[in-house]
Amino acid sequence: MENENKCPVDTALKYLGKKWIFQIIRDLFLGGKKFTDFLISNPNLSSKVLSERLKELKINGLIDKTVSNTFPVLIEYKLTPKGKGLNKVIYELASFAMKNCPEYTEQNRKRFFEKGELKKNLRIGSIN
Amino acid sequence: MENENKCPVDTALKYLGKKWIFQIIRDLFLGGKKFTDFLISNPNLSSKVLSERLKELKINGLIDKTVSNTFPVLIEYKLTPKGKGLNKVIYELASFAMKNCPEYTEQNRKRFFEKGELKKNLRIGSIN
DNA sequence: TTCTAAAATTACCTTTTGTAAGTAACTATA
DNA sequence: TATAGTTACTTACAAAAGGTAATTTTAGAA
Repeated sequence: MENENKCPVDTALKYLGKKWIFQIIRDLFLGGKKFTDFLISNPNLSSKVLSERLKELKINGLIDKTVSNTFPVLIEYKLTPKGKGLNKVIYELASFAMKNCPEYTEQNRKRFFEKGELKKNLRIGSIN
Repeated sequence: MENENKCPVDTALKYLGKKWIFQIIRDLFLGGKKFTDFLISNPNLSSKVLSERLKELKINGLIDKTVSNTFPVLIEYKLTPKGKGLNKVIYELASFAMKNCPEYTEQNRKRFFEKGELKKNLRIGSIN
């Protein structure tokens, strides 16, 4: 129990602090994904790092991996219930950006915070 | 407007994605902090990286820096309103850890989610 | 057996982060 | 005036993490 007295923010970051983790989880909130899906939706993510992250996420119980015996073999990654527990973290990250980052306009903000907008967009909160 | 069509999670991580950023901001939610305060509360954070992060956070408008002409010179870092906009992100990170990470017990969870517990603790959600 | 397609790994290189020592600006004390 | 002390950084160097491109693995198909 060496971490019992640590701030839970530190504990969360122990599992989530590496590069690409949040983007991988964000992608998984839109449904099961295969290896190349992540590479397509994250142009600067390499297969080397993706492979490492998927392994870590599986070990930490945030994702599941299923292998089908089709051709070509389909390997699908999905969030576990524990992984789905990150929905609010992901939403608040998006929300922070929409409210505070110069990349977005008033119009963007309005659309984002309209009810249902979150689910209508393929990527969480994306602006088309 | 090259980022107008990007997912706001990516945009948020553009400003928040580097190591130690969340810990620095978490510390600042407890009030103004000076340089060494961060080093004390984060034992593995080096002055080199801290200096870099504080500079970036200032450039991005998340923190303010004030210099007093006392002895010894006191330099204080504070969250801007924009920086304070991260309160929910930080809370949800802590909440995720308390609910899902093996570091915490049922007793920890109960105390964390009791009303007011968040503010009573010096570090957000810390267990003593 | 050879081909195909997706997943994953490897060797090599670049960037980021860590370590330990040093500098700058200023005051207090001798 | 000299020296030691305090805080906030900065620097040179080493280690770790991440990026790139090519290669290998896997498993069914032809």
